[in-house]
Amino acid sequence: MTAQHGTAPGTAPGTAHGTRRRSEASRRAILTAAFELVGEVGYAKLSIEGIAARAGVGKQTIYRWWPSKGAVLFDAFLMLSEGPDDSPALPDTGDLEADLKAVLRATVAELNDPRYDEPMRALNTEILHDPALAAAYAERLDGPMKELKKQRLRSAQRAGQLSGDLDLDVAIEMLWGPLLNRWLQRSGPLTPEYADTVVETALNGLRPR
Amino acid sequence: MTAQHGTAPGTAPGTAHGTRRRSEASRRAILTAAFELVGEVGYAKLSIEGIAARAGVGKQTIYRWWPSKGAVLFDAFLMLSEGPDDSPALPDTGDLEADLKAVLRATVAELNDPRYDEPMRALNTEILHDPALAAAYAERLDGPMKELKKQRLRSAQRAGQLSGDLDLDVAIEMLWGPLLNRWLQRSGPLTPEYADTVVETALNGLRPR
DNA sequence: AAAACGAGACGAGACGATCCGTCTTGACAG
DNA sequence: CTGTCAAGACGGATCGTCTCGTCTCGTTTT
Repeated sequence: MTAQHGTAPGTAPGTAHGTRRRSEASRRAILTAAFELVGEVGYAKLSIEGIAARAGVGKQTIYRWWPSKGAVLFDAFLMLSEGPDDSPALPDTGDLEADLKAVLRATVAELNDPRYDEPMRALNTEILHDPALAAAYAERLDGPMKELKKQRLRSAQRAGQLSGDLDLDVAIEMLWGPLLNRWLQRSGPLTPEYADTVVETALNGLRPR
Repeated sequence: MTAQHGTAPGTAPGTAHGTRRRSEASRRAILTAAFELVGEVGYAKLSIEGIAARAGVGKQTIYRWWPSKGAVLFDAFLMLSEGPDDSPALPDTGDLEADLKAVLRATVAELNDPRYDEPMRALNTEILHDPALAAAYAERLDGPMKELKKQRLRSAQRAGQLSGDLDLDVAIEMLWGPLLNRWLQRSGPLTPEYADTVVETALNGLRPR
């Protein structure tokens, strides 16, 4: 039931024999309000009180079910990502370089989308300071996406387009790491052309060929 | 002078004709207190009041000279990095791979040092949400280090160990991006071995050779 | 089957605590 | 004089806890 990300299950809310009903309406209202609010007022001014007011909910209803502001934010992302069927496998046309460029350009577009920029920055902030939340993120949000990337790379490996003894985790971080870093630290323009250059450079290596 | 990072210079504190003396002792006490406190209580509980109390300083003295908590933190780092002579150029033994491994391993060690972990996470948090601070960081802290890295890579390029048409900014981000990301998001163990693998993979490229 | 009971969750908001950023005071220094 | 300093009072915002009275239901009793 939701992330909770740090608490032991105990008597999981949903099993006991007595009575207990969790309001699904309130849950959705809270997560929606949290996501919208962080986009409007920014991370620094995001408050539990504000979320409760916007959601038309008592503060206790938030404190009862989530251990921290970060956990609420996390569940809000989880709700979004579970909406549509979003595991349609990465493109695999046989042309690895083109496929990677397409995917990285999509990542760039998403990072540049003002609708997601603030919320994602907020989530990253919480992850930055909460190892438990970081673990939940790695497992529930980043993990599935990473698996898709690995599949595409494995396919390329089978086709002989990638070195056979490649560590796929490292490969993924070499492709996406530069993008993420540029976005987080704003260390340079995050353009589709940059994505292309990263792909080309990563594939060919820094050494002359 | 300090960073100020967003304000126009105006009458820079130090030039006016009347009288004005800024207490250097207070300045150092504030920056030291900020750095120590964030390491002790963490970023979430770091407060201006706490910094002032620890530094034995009035709150107004902080508000007078710094526009935000992030700017204080930034100047604290600036003070540290300006202490010793820390631009001794990167090692250049002629063996690019070994030199890069040594430097990346040093980066890993620094990121893993609990003395710097919390403060650096705090600084990154502020950078994440403050473009002006991000620009100051890029210029004053990251910039000089990046220039050293570029020099080493240029030397390698001259020696024919790196592709001639390489974008050095991209090369640097491909080497350090994975490390930074792993540290920020805690997406995996940050070990010296990982640094080695990144160097090897980046140099050789993902494609088979 | 219908009525009564009881366990929780719910919205609302009062509460003391903390920290915000501003403002005032009186001492001190150029 | 003028501007900085340490100290701290001030009103406002938000924190997390706690207490209300209401509600929704599963269980039990009739």
